[in-house]
Amino acid sequence: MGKAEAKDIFSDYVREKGLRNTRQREAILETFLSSGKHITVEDLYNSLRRKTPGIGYATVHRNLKLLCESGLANEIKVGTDKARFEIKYGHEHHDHLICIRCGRFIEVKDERIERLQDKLAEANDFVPVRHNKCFGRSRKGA
Amino acid sequence: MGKAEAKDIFSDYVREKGLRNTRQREAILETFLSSGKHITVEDLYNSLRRKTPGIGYATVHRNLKLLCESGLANEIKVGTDKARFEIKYGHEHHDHLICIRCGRFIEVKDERIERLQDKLAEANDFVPVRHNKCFGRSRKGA
DNA sequence: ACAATAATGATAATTGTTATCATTAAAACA
DNA sequence: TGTTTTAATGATAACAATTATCATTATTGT
Repeated sequence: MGKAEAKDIFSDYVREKGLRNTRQREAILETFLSSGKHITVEDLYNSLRRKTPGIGYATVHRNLKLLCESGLANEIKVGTDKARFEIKYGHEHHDHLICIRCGRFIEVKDERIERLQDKLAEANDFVPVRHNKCFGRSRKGA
Repeated sequence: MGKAEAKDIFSDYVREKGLRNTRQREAILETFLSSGKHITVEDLYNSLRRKTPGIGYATVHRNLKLLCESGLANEIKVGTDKARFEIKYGHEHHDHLICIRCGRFIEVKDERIERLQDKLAEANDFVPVRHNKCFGRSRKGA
């Protein structure tokens, strides 16, 4: 699953930016890679406290941002809800369908939509960077 | 431009919900209809204070929400930025392209994308409700 | 080992949104 | 028209998520 590669990439990224590799950073990436999809800062913070007592919320938050910056992670913002983070390394681009009632949160991908979106952006003098989720009501909803 | 119709619709909506038509509500809708696209609560609040001194921020906020509920307005959330509101009445559905650098904010529409998104949602047992903006870097950017 | 300085962790500040509540004022009715 | 009922208002407090601050700790290069 490429955990070691991900760690190397992050470690290199940190070093090349003139930053430092710390045990907290390592623990954060390790636990993040082992976690489920779409985790919040709080989720990760709680998981980490077991293995890395004394770790601070701000540190977890800061390093999730840094992971995004490095390209290994991805931040998902849904309305005013808490930010969620997902692993990007080794996962190809996808969108999300989110139920506004029960929270069901699934990954979807449609190449035709992707292509059309890119074209639409370019036709309007935009360089596409990212696009957001779709909301709906799930028929499977809780 | 249908300002009168919009006012009637809102007035009826308020009455039918057992709520009351107030001069603040009227002023809020009037000013909202005269405002530019994608206005924030703060923008509208500032515009209103000139014509309706003493009006409260909470009142503006509450009534923008109510306007959304009535179907006349639409809330646009971009990340953790302030919520923006746009007139829905007399405007057909569209998406937005938003520059993550300069904030350029334009409306776009592509029927093919719309159709494909609806199909994708339905194929995954979702009833589509709304979908979000696309982010990019504008080549026209400031 | 030492010096330089980035990272950490605790906490405060910030920001946008929403809730609270005493007061005001619509709407219905006598 | 005056009275009653109760929703709306406006000021402010509460809230929640994120980000900034800063003294202390720890990593990296010498």
